[in-house]
Amino acid sequence: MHGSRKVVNITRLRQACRTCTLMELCLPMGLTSDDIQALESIVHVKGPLDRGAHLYREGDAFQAIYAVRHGALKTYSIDADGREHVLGFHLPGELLGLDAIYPRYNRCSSVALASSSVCVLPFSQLAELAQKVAGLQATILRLMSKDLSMSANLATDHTAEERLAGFLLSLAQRTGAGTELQLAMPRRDIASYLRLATETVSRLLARFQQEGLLEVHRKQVRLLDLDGLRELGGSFEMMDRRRQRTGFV
Amino acid sequence: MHGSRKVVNITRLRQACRTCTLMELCLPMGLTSDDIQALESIVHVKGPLDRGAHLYREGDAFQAIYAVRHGALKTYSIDADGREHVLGFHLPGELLGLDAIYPRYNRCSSVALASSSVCVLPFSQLAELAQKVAGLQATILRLMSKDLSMSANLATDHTAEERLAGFLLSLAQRTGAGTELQLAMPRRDIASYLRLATETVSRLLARFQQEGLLEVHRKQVRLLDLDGLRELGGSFEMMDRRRQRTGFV
DNA sequence: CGAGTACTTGACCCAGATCAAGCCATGTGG
DNA sequence: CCACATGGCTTGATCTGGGTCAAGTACTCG
Repeated sequence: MHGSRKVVNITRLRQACRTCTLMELCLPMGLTSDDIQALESIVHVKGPLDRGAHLYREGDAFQAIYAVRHGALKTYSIDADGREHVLGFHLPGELLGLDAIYPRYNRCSSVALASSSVCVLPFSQLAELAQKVAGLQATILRLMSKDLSMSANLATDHTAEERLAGFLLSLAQRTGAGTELQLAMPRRDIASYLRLATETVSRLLARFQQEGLLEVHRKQVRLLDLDGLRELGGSFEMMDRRRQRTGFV
Repeated sequence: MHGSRKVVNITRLRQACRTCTLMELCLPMGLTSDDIQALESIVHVKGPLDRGAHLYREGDAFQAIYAVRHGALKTYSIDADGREHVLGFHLPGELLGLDAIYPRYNRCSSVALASSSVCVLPFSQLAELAQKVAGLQATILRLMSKDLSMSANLATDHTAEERLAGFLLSLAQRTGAGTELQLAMPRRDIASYLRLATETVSRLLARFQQEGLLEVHRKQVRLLDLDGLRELGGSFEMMDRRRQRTGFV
């Protein structure tokens, strides 16, 4: 290792990088600028992906994990009866493809919900780099652990009301756009993700609105009563109130 | 690095280690014997834990992850209404505590379902060692990825029948005891894990027996018609037909 | 052998699914 | 610029898988 060992502040670096193609959004925090350069050398941008374009498909050999730069993607799988199950939504700053490490091929497909771009992180090179850079290894482990908690949380038993309220709060947190949400996904996908019928999502949104918890018009949602929603979605809400991006963004 | 670089075969090593206290069960595969010694130096055994004894509790500071040596444990959390949700069962050779890496404290509790012992893997030392030993880093990443897939799978939408059939198949696979299962957990825990009522589990087991799919008497289950069960539990069944232990065991 | 706990079985009920119209935004071709 | 098609969304009516409640039954462990 040579050169600067100064640890880079994430927001400052993002500002400084406004001009560079690769790292404008995809940068790990807590790394030295040397390390970041090394990371930059293995990463490349893919996109823009049009709405409906696939990033990868079920069965593809596992090559890379991805960090969303902008837009939104969903991951889904098709079961034996041909029905789609939405497994997750991926917003700017979030990783996807981690579940393919173990089986070495993708167990689900990933498609853009809106025009999107991603950072491609070739896994073998990433793992090699993480071997040298302790902060990078730590970041990857923490992000995988986070996904693990979120997934376990979703797997637990809650009412439709709790799941939807929790989902909206989680979205608000993850987009960081305050109480003004622009849903990237159709009702059908929200329903599938939450294990509900489309109609139930629709009805619950109508009811939440009637109860003054939020205002909804198509994909526009304004959360009016966060505490009220928390009371409903309480245990379903995500763990970190304070904002915490992946570090790859 | 000095000394032997020979990669150790897991079964041979387990045989060879019958006598040593620490590594009898907890050994990572694909490592050199040097690396294994390094790992051994940071690991220690905890147990036996009596049935009902806690390994850790919700809120405990995150210190270590654990590999089950023998017995069985469950992880669970208590929701806002005081109800227990079983998050997972952990059999010999499996890891637990991975979900605590991100928040740095345990988000769930872990309790022994039967007399059990575990390997304690202090996380900071483990991470440090994984920094030096590529095979160890790779193993950890793969195991976390595996948990991610399993959890995502459980989170999807299936009937009670599908979930129970899948669960039984998954248990049979994980215990590696063929078609003869000895359930370590009470019905109530199976039900909670699968998001069902205890009565539903009981009724379904009765029905499966009636249909000739299995024989059940209390905690003894003998799977009679694996293909029939697979047909029911199909997409819910775990990914790896062929046996694949953690590598820590 | 008695008390407690786990399990089973039956009767009933309800949250949310399914079925069935209609509605509303966007795009498309005339 | 307007019909009108298309697909997403809403709303109502009805149905049902699995939950809940209520007894029993059978292990298990002092």
